[in-house]
Amino acid sequence: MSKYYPNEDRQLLAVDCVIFGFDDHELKLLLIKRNMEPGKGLWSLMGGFPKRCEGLDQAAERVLKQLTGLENVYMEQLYAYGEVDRDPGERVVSIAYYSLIKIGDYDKELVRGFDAHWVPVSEIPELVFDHSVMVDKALRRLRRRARIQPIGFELLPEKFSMPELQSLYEGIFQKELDKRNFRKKILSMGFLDKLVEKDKSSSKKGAFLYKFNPEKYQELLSKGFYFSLDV
Amino acid sequence: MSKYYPNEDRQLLAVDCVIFGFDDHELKLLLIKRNMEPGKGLWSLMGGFPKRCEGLDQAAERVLKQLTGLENVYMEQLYAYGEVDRDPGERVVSIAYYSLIKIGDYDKELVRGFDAHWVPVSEIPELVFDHSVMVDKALRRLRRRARIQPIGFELLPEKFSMPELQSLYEGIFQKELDKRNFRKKILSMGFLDKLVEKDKSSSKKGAFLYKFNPEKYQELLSKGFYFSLDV
DNA sequence: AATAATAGTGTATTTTTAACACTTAAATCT
DNA sequence: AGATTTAAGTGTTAAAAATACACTATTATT
Repeated sequence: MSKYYPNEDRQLLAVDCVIFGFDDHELKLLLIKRNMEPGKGLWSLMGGFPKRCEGLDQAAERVLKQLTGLENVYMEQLYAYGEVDRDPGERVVSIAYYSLIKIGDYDKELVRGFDAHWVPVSEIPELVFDHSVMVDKALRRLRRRARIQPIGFELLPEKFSMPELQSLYEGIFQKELDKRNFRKKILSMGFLDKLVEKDKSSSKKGAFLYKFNPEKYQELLSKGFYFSLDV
Repeated sequence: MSKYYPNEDRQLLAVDCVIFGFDDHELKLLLIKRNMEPGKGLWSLMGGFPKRCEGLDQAAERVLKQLTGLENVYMEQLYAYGEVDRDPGERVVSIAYYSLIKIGDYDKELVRGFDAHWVPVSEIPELVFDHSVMVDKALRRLRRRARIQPIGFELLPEKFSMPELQSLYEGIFQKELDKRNFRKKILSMGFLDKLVEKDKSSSKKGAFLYKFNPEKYQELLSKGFYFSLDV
């Protein structure tokens, strides 16, 4: 034991990941069937235990990579859950993270191995421990963030059409938006590059594709610009 | 050790409290001189170690009470800090909280005992470990929260005048506000009760006192009202 | 050539925000 | 008693932002 703090309790830590994706006009969550006791077989968030020599963020990234194969994706710490009895197995303090991934990028093999499934946020089953509370908080955080930061693009392919983008925000905010006002607002911000290509997968006419331009966004930020979508 | 999770590291947990007060037209922070190694004698947030049988919120409340004697005050979890080397004594994951107290309510004896001092946020000294990072995050969180929730009242006495309230928000947002627009906005929300008493401490004319009415606020919330101050 | 399906566009109205200066009340001073 | 000082209190106007709303354009399919 350490020469400082010799008399304090050492406790078990966990990280749990709320993983969001967007597909088929719906916001979805990647859930697994828990493969250990307590709670074996129940729906659960993907989680893990930070090592003594591992930062929390690092642990969360490791856990995300374990399930999806992905690195360097949007990830934010959500909240630390520390009720004494939240895990019936032992007192475990869990630090929850949420991440936004481009659905389609993840490693299908890995996901199958963990018996994981994409579930629309409108149909989330009962989850083990306090994971439902985490999901609820993650959803509310995502909605708040999406109003003030351009994080929607983390959930879309690099190239996306205006109708796709609008549909994403409608999924996040659970609200229909006016397409003229939406286009006007988002394009007036000036960080989207319009491409010459069209996406013809969902209409005969085809919709022009756009790309988020991070340099332009940074440039705007440095000039005092604030992203804001009012829904 | 437990029958579940037998092979995982148990680690040291801490809670640290960013304690805000408002006085003399300034937002202030209650800081202590750390009384143990490592970092003995340095400026620090008040902290403590959650027991195995104690929830995180509970631990934070205990720590706050230890220093201020106060209970049932506004307190919110801020963030979990988990860099491996953040505390040179040992790997410690610290969950930071921030609280808003009515300055003047705290227990002067206790505070003297801990060698604690109220420091204006504009003059915060260098702090031990990553406590400056915590303070910075707390300030930004407070500013964000104060725009969308009526938490300013937690920092004022029960009865306060309009100029006091405005001065508080100016202190939080670090920005001068127009008094006519401020009054109009805040009074139009409809959750303040105007009293017949006046506060004559800062002018000959005296300023009418107001009280925050939580019932009216709840009533408004249930009708779909959203608090919002644009600064 | 007609049809069907989604993409794309502009304007008028309402609401919200921002800017701005004088009057009022009461204690203090002469 | 009257003048002075100090902060409290009050409304209006102009600008900007948000909202509501309906038709045309493109192209694959029949």
